[in-house]
Amino acid sequence: MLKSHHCGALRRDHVGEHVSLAGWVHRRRDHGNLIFIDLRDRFGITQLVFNPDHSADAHQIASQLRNEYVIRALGLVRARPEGMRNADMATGDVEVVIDQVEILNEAREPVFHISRESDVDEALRLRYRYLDLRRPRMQRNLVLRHKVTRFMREYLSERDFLEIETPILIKSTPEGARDYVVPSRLHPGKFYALPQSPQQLKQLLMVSGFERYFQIARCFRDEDQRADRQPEFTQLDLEMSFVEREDVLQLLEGLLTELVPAVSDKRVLQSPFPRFTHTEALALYGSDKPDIRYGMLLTDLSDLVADSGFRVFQQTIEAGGQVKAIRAPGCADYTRRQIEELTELAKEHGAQGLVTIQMRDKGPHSSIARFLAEAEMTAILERMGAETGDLLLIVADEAPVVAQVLGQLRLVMGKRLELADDDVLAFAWITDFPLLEWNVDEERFEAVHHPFTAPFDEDLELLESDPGLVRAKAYDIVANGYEIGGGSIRIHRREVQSRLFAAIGMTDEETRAQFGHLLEAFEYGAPPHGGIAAGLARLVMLLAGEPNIREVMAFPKTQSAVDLMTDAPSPVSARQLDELHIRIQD
RNA sequence: GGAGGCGUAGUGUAGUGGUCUAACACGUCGGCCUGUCAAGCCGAAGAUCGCGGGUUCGAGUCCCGUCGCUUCCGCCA
Repeated sequence: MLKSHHCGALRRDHVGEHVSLAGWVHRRRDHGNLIFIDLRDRFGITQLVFNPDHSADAHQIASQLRNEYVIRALGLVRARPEGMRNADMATGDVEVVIDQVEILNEAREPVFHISRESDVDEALRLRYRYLDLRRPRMQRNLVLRHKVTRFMREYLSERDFLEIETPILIKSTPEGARDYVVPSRLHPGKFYALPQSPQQLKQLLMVSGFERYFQIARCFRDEDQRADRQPEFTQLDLEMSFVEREDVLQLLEGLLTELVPAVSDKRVLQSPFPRFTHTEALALYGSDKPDIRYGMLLTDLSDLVADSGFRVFQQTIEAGGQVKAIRAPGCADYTRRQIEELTELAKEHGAQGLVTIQMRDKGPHSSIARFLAEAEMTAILERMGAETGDLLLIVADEAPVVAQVLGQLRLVMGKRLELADDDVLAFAWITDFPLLEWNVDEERFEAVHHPFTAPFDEDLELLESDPGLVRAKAYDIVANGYEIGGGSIRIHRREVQSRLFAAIGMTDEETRAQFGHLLEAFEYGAPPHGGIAAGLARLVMLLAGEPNIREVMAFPKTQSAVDLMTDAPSPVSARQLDELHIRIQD
């Protein structure tokens, strides 16, 4: 080893020891004669002192040191003089007087500050990611990520789970996201796909009798990016045999409840986690991934305004729609312009308009006040619990539009009013999703979750008669408004699986070609099984308090799925294309 | 595919039609400096204002296009 200690190690106890340290020059303070170097490695920073009276040679070399040079230094640990200790540094009680120093490697001037937590253009950070990763933020986040995966591995291993790797080159399937495909050299015109998740493989492992499987699994989906979505991402993927929904929920709930305090300063809002059916979540929060750190729930006013003098309300309800509202405390003084902005937002999300009631000192103020009977207004205010200073936002439309619009307005107002506690992780389960939904474009039903999800036993008969009403044994785990994971109890009987494929309009021939291996496996004694997959980076992002997933990934891609550091994707040679039997069309 | 935001020395910003011959901080380079820790003081270098076109007597500033990054919608079984 080139170092006897790391740069975060030395304390008062080490005074008098001769040590060797190695790392990067974090900062230098050159007084001409006396030179101080803050030496950094992964573990911390230690102050080196170069005094020409102590070692003229070392001092001479030190005067040539620049930021980010890699050096090794040997010297004596000394207590810092009284009054010169640095309480902000872990090693601030001591310093190392250097008698010998060696430059292991010089460094060009970094393109941005390593030693300052200043914001830097993200494209530049990604272009020079190896430098960005030296900075405290990324070091901290990747250490956290390691702690999370380590905790998961230990927690699951202790509970008889086996970590089993599944292939990255697999068969493309038609359902779901767009596949990343890989051409085959040995089989002209044929392609592998990268897994969107190891879904079928882990189910086959259950057929194999492993009973409890998990994997920190890399997944790939060729869809457009978001702050919480990358083209390749990591899931904690797990599957269990001979279980019911409750077993899976309790396992993951236990894992997360213990994980959070073990790796972070965050607090779990509530455990056991609250549960909402899909219908309840949409009704209360206007979202299937609600942020339950604060209230501002959607309140139904439909019954109060069914005969309203405001014809829009009346007509909406006659047509089977809803009138619902949220209450934003302290926003009664919004200007016409601010109200206009909210209205625009509502329209962007599909609303025809937005009705507001401003609870001013003189009384409620609303553009539709003159259409409402006094009793009607009173009833609305009472149900909303409206107080002076509040702003009520009311939307009238079909139920899905109301949920979408008020759900978004709730998020916007919650953010403005800073209602969410940043130190809290508010997990919740969303259950009882519909199994199938009608795809208007393709004029067929398709799986909401995936086609291996088991229907409710009591809904089985509806699979042929009224597929849209079948409920699924599926569940999502959400936290702070993000979908952290999802899973289900699977279909394990061939007959049910065939009926499901029929319900989503797949012919026997298609079924055999795409999923024959799975259906066949089910004929050899498949146990009842189910599982869940959780997005690792989304979870770490929340634990780290970061605004996007890239901050917890070592080498993320841009929104356009480009790696700015390596410049992938890039062209390949004509020879490579030839071998792969591929011709590029312009 | 669509909508919004951003793009000015190495980095972060200021500059909203006229001494902008582009400013400030940090960084860099040089000088001075034996107790600093965002060291200090003095000095210097460093910018075709993302790129292309247009309007104008005059464009970093206004308009159009384009590229890059980003947020959102669509998409994400």
